Amino acid sequence: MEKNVKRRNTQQRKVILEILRSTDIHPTADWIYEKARQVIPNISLGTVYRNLKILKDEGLILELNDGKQSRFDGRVDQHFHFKCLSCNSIYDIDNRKIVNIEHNDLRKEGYQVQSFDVVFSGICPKCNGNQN
Amino acid sequence: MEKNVKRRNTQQRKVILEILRSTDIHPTADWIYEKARQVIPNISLGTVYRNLKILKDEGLILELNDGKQSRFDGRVDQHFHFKCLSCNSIYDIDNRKIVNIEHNDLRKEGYQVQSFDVVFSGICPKCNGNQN
DNA sequence: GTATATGCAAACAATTTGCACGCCT
DNA sequence: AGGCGTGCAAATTGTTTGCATATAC
Repeated sequence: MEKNVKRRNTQQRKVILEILRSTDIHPTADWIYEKARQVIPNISLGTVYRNLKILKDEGLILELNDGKQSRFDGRVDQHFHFKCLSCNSIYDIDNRKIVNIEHNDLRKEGYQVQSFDVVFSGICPKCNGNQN
Repeated sequence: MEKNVKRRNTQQRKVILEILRSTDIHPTADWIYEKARQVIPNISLGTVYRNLKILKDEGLILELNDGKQSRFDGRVDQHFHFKCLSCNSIYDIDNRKIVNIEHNDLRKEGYQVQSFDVVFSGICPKCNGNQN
């Protein structure tokens, strides 16, 4: 993928970004593809992948790793994630008070920290209630 | 993969675990395969994958997501990771003081936290020094 | 007009799986 | 002896890519 190219604001890219910003389920490329087809019936999966990569490069979305699949996040402000080991849902965790990270020590050791993510694993409220 | 089966302690499984415990580079399945072949020349890649899954299920190793590939970690005590965006190395981050996570609030909201990982991204000391 | 983006299908790479045989316990 | 584990190769899955055409600017 070329850098420093003049990007066009295509229908496809706009729709994909809208879809991502309208959900908090951290969908896969395939889920986004199905949603996008409801708006642009002949959009291709390849186009979805290409645009997700571009949007990520532009810092408009995040890519999360979930086993072998990627999942995408339309929120790019600082927040964390909770992964349910039972239903595999990913939840956003907003409460900043939960996490306090002081990475001055890392900088002193020569690490240049650009970002960080905290991923909690366990059982989500829904599955917990269902005794799953 | 069957649960509750009586596991055998095979040469292959022992060697794979030894390899993982002897390095801190968080290798891929393929790297482990090449190392294992030096000990068991006719070991197969499928066997490496199968054993990595078993070892993970038994809680003896961790699986880390690195884009589309998995990488494995022979350390299972609490520690964090730093991913270099330049050379793609993953480093262990030990200093507990850097991270302070208080997830009582999550428990109150119904989340049952079993574990968590913190992944820092940025430039590692080596790449930093090399101006990469 | 021109270069970027698209749809399509084929290619790719990482991982998984079916099967017959091998080897722990 | 019995069943879990293995090697091998084929299958599967998620993602990427080449190419001719379409479209944003």
